[in-house]
Amino acid sequence: MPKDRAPTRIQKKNRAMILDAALNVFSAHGFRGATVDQIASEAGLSKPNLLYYFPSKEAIHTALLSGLLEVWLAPLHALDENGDPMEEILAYIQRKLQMSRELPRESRLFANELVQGAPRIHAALSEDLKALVDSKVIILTRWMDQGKIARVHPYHLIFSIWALTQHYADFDVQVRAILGDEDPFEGAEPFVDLLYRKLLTP
Amino acid sequence: MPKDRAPTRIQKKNRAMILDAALNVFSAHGFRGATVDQIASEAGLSKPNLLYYFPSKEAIHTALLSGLLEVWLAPLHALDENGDPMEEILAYIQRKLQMSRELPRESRLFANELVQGAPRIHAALSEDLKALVDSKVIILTRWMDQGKIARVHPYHLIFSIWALTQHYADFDVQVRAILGDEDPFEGAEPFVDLLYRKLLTP
DNA sequence: TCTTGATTTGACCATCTGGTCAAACTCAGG
DNA sequence: CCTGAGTTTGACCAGATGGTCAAATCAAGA
Repeated sequence: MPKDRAPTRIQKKNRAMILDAALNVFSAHGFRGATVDQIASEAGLSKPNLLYYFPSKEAIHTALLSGLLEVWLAPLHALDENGDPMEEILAYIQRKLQMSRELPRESRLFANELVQGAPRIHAALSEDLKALVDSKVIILTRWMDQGKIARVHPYHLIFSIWALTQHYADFDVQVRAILGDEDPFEGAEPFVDLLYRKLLTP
Repeated sequence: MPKDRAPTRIQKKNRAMILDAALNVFSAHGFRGATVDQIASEAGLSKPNLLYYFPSKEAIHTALLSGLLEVWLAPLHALDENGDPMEEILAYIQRKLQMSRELPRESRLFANELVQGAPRIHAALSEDLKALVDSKVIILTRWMDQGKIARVHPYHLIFSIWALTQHYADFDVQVRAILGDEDPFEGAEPFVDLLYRKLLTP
């Protein structure tokens, strides 16, 4: 195991390669379905070498998830209480949709974890995520009180945004099986924009 | 392996117990994450005994999926071109939501399979499912042409219904981590009803 | 160049897992 | 109560998998 001094050039490079390879493998096969050998070979390392940088498969997975949670929640974090309500929400939705498009592996990593009961990130959900959502729900509720947007159940509003946008990353195969060659996001963007505009217009 | 005569009383009972146990285990852990021993013990059988009824783990999974696909698509199948457009669509949504509530294991079984690229049901998606969706899209499009419902991208309309309703089953842990004790479906039902009423009112 | 810590690896291990098999047990019909 | 088909199981196997370790190799500063 590398000492915990300042990481060397090689340590930085290899840790990064491992995490990227792990993201590929975990997002495609889930935690149980991923093998250390697979991650190692995708990272261009031997298995013992990989385990020189991370003590276990579990440790890689944990490092990945906790490193990406921040990225994952950033779009919601950026929802600004001082902006125009409708535009803020629509912009949030566009950011989420763009993440599904550009970071589908990250989306599926979380989807895999959640659909199996989130055994490894349950704490983060009911602490960090809940706190963030609660704080934004306060803002949404105020906007509704002020008549800036229509009154709807604010928690379900957020759930619906997650569901709609992440669907395109998580269930990509299904969407593509039905749409054929058409780019899913081409139609998705105007669709969700219209949907939330109609829902939230007072 | 049981002969393929008429199944005996014991065969019927054990096959059913195995499929129910397999649904529990596969939906909670995915194909790779499930073990034959786990399914066997949940079904109250020894592993060799279980493999007397199904030739392999794969066979159990296939039997489950193909047996449930029909159930899973039934709500969309029931969308009636002769009914009132708005009521038909809202009823379809309620049926889907009810399935998430009453058959969450089934939902997660498919979610697990899809999120990992649907390696075992890809054919069913691009054949049966696509054909069904295409046929219903024709009906939706006609309703839009007739001005009975607002014009939106019909495929994305269907995707959005799947996303919104299945979210409550597939990502149940996340929803509950945020809502606490509140029953998710209590708020979800009026929320989605309002959402699609606003979206589809011409 | 030499030294020392960082890095890499081949060989190995224990456990888990899907699956097999022959022997034993159960049970309904004659 | 026999008998033969249907059912169940303990013991076992081969391959996969997570992880270890001592020895070998490399790299950078003195």
